[in-house]
Amino acid sequence: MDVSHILDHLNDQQREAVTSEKKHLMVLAGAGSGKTRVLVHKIAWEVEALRRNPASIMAVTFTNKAALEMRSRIEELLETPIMDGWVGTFHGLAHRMLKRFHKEAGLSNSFTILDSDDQLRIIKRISKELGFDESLWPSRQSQWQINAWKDEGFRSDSVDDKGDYFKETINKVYKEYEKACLRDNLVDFGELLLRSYEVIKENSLVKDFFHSRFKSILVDEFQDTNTIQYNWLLEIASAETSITAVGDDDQSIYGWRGAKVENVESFTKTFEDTEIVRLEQNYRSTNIILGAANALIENNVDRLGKNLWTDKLEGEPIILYQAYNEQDEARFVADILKDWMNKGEMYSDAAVLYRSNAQSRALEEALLRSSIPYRIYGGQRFYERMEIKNAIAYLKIIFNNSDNPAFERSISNPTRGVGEKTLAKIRSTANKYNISYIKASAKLIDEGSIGGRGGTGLKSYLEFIARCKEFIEENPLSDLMEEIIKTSGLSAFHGKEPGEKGKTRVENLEELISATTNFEQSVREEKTYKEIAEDYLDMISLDSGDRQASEHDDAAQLMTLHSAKGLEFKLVLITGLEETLFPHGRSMENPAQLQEERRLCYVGITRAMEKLYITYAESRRLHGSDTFNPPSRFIKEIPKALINEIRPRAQTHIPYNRKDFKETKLEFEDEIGISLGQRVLHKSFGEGVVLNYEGSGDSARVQINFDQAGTKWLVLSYANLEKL
DNA sequence: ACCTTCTTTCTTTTT
DNA sequence: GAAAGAAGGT
Repeated sequence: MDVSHILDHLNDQQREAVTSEKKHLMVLAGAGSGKTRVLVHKIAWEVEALRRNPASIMAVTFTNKAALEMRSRIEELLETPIMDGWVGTFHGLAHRMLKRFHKEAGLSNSFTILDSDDQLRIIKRISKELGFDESLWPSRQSQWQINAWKDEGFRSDSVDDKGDYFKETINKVYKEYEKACLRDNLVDFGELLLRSYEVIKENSLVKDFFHSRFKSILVDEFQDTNTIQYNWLLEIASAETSITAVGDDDQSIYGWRGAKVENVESFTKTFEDTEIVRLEQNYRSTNIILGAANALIENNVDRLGKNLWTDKLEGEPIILYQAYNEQDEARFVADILKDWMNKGEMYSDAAVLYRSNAQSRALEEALLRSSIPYRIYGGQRFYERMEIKNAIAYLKIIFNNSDNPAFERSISNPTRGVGEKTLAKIRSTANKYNISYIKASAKLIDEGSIGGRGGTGLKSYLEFIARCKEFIEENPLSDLMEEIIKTSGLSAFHGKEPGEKGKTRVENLEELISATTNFEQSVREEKTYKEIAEDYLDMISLDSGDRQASEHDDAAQLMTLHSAKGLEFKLVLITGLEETLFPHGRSMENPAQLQEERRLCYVGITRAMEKLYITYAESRRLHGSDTFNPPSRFIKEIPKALINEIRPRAQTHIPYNRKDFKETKLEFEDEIGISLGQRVLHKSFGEGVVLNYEGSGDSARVQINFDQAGTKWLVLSYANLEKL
C-alpha cells in the first residue's frame, strides 16, 4: 500500500517521530509545533505501514474534546471509521474497563459515578457523623486531600499519616468515605483510575486482556499525567507494548492538581529503548512573539530544554500598556478590539486572557459598553447546573434503584415534606437491611412507620418513579425527560425562584429536553428506548457539557490562561500582569509554583499568532479594596527590544478611582504614619517599599516588597519599621 | 421546611 | 464587594 500520503506534509522532526523504529517514543512538542498532527499521523502510520490492527492501538487524552478531535482526525486520515478503538480520556477508558470487568473489580454492573458535588455531600455527612467541626475541618479540604491521596495511589490503609495530626484526622474521614462508597457502589473520578489500576495489577484475567490486546499506546499531554495515570499506563502496557508519549514540559500548568512533569523524565529513564524527538519548529507565531516566549521560559530551571524557532516574519512588536486601574485596562482592551474589527478582522480571532476569573467582570463591562460581542469561557457547565442535576437525578434513579445519591437529590427537589429526619430513618433502615434507599423507603411506607407530611410525600414520589419506569418501556427518552421535568414539579419548583434566576432555570430545563432529543437523533444503531437512555446517562457521567455559549456569533473570546491552553488566536491580550495577581500571590513564595506561573505566562504568550498585547494596572480593585502592585516580574523577563511600551493618553482620562486612591492614602497616612510607596527599613528583611495595607489601629497590616526578602505582610505594630 | 441574616473567603479545573 | 455557606429564627 502507498503510505507516502501519511508522511507528505510533515517536517523532518515530525517525520522522524512518526516513523521512529525504537520501541518507545517521547515527543517533546513545543507550542504550535504540530503535536496532535504527529499523534494522528503516527496512528495512521502504525495502521497502514506497520499493518497494525486499529483495535490494538490505544490513544489517551485528558479531555473529551481532545479525544473527540483525535478520533475524527484519525478517521479523516484513514478514511474509515474506527469501530472498536480505545480512543478516549483516562477516565473514559478506565470507566470502560471497569464496566467490562466489574466483577473482577468488586463492583456491581451498575455502579454510580460520583461527581465532585455528590462526593462533597457524602464527605460532609461523614465528617458530621464523626463529630468533626466543619469550621475546623472543612469538608472541602478533606475532599481535596482524599482526592490527592487517590491521585497518588493511596487507599486509606496505605496513607502514611503516622504522627501527622492533620493527615490522621482526614484519613479517618477517608476510611469512612471508602466504606460508604463500597457499600453503595459509588465510584468517584479518582477511584475510576485507582480501581482500574488495582484490578489490572492484581487480576491476571484482566491483565491478559490488556496485555494481549494492545500493541501500542499513545498519550497526549503527557506532562499533565499524575502518579496514578502514569502507573495505570505502565500496567496496561505489556513488555511488548510500545508507548508514544507527547508532551511539553514548558506547558505543564496543572501541578497544583497532582500532575507530575517529572513523569516525562522518568519515562525516558525507565524505558531505555526510547527515542526522544523534539519538535521545535513553530508554525503559529511571529518571530517576535516566539522570542518573548523563549526568553521568558529561559528563566525556569529544570527544563528539559527546547528552543522554538519559526521561519515566519519578525512581526509587530509586543505592546505593553500601563493602565491606571482595571477599568482603564478594560477600556484599553475594548479600544484595541474595536480597532481590530475596524481593520477588517474578526472578533473571534481575538482572545483576552487573565489569571483568575474575577478579573473578567471589569472586562465584560467595558466590552458591553463598547457593544463588542464576547464569549466568556468558564463558570458553570451545563450538566453541572443545579436544576439540570436535579432532573438527571430522576433519570438516574429510574434506571438504577441503588443510586442513593440520585435518590437523595430527587427526593428533596422539589421539596415534598421529606426532610433530614425522614431521610435519616431511610438511611438507617437501608444500612440495617443492606438495601437501597429507595427499597428502604418502600419498606418503611409498607410498614406504615412514616406518617404525616413525610409519608405522603414519599409515597407519591415512589409512585411517580414507578410510573416513569413503565413509561420508558414504550416512550422515548426525551418524552420521559419532559414528563420528569413537568410532572415531578421540578419546573414549577425552580420557576418560583426569585428574579432572573428562576427564568433561566426553567429555560435550562427546556434546553435539557432538547438535548435529549438531539441525543436520540444521533443514535445510529437499533436500540430500545431504555438502552438509549442508559447510553445517555453514561455519556453525561463523564462529560459535563460545554462551557461556552452560542458558537456562531463573531465574538471576542474571554478566558483564563489555563483554559487557553491548546488554542490559538491571531490577536491575544494578556491582562493583569501585576505581582500578586500574576504570578499569583499564593504561588510567589514557592519556587516550583513560581515556575509553574511562568509556564502559564509562556502558554499565554504562545497562544498569539500575529499580535500580542500585555497590560497591567497601577491600581486594581480586588476583594473590595484597592491594591497597588508593581508590574509582574514576567514583563521584565521579556527583552526590551521586543516591546513597545505605551502609556495612558491625556490626564483627563483619569478615572474617579484615582481620587479615592488619594483619599484613602491620606487617611491611612494620618492614622498610621506610613504611606503607600514609602521606603522603609526592617531589622531582618532590610529595605523595602510599602505596597498595600489593611485594617487599622493595632491590627493594621502592611504589605512590603523587600528588595531582598520579597513581598511580605507585616503587622505594623510589631514590625518596627523605620521610614527612609 | 423555608427564609433571613451573619460570617467567611476570595487561583487555576478535568473527569 | 459579592457570593456562598452556615447558623438561627419563624
